Amino acid sequence: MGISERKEREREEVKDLILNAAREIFLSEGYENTSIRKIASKIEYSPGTIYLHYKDKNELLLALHDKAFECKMKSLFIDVQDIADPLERLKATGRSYLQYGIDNPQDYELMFILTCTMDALAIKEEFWSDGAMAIGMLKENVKACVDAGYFRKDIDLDETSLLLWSQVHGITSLYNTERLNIYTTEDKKGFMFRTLDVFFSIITHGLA
Amino acid sequence: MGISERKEREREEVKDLILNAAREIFLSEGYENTSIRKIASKIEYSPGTIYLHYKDKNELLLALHDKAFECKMKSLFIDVQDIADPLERLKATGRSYLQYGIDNPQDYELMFILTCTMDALAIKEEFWSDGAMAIGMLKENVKACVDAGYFRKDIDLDETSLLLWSQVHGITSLYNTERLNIYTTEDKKGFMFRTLDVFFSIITHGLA
DNA sequence: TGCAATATTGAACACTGTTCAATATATTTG
DNA sequence: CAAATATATTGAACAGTGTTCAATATTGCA
Repeated sequence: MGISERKEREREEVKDLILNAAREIFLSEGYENTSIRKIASKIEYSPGTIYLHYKDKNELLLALHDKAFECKMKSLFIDVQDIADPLERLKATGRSYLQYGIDNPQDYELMFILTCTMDALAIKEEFWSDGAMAIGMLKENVKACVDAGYFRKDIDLDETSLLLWSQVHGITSLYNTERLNIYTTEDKKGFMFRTLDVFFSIITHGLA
Repeated sequence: MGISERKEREREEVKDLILNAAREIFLSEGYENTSIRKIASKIEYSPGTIYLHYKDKNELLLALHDKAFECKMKSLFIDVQDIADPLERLKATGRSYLQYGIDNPQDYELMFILTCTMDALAIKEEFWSDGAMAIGMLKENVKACVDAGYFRKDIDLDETSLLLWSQVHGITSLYNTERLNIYTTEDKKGFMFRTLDVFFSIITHGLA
């Protein structure tokens, strides 16, 4: 039964074709300007065809979200695993997160800001496993900092991970949504990284 | 010339009528579902009428943003001015900000997440004065903490204000965009406020 | 070749923001 | 008061949106 296998492969190819076209438009034109009709015309298919592979637009955006996470996970948590010192590894992860967020604002929006992705997950009754995995790795890193004596033994892993995550997310999202323009600093990016360093300096003093 | 004054007043009344209808729909149905036609039909006017008072939808949303800020400024920064101790005042402001953000997610989105408001400001070549004022007050509070000996004298006011702002903004926005669902904690709100308290405890140790 | 299964289409539906000539109302002038 | 002017308001039209579904085209198998 090689035919049904080929059919399945062809289906998957079209699905990928849609996803890649969607990603191109999404990255160059942003969330608001990514329409089903634009995607369809880019790959020379009818708009209806997209609905044969994705239930609705949110599910397609969730697929883009997954792809973004796939890339990010690799470049973010995997690459810094080489750093032996847990505190330095934690700092490197934070800086990497911020850098990724400001370099890829559209992807970042999909991963951590837009709710359409969470809506798509809720309808499928699925868990936000990508986010959970990222936070899981962060918590492991915090735990390693505790074990190495950098942080107190009685800190709460959940609270501490949220503290770290929300700090870098806060800086990243305020920058991406143009809220930092009220600061007169010429070099906004340098300003953000310096602020992040202030944060790192206070957690070593405060949590030690 | 009482007639032109009355005309001006009537114009302002219609403009307010539009704004209030827009606010009602915006608060109950959210950003995505607030359409010009819905607003128009609610006040029994034609869609075209709205464009006689607001250049486009972004300008109308900016007006909603302004209204939200007006209310927030009062309830947030003014109310806590009674607290004499600058550090306690700072903590109260942070908790108040978080509470406001989770109680008024739509308004919060308009004020600190959506870019349509910043776009509207950019076109009018205006500054984000509401944001600048809020941060100005935050910086004054930080300065008072320095003067009172809570924080070191050599800290940077810009960096420290961003540190504080992005921390509370990070927690607020992650909650509002449903990203905190990966934490198994039953009481999410308590979890956020506890995390904020961890932050306050580390800044007093670290910045002192 | 004929029949069944699958794939694809594109028109249709109910929306969206925005514009603008036509119309209605109100004010001023002769 | 009537005519002319100025202002206010309309609603159809335009180009777009997500989504559905009967009709059509393509493919696989007997």
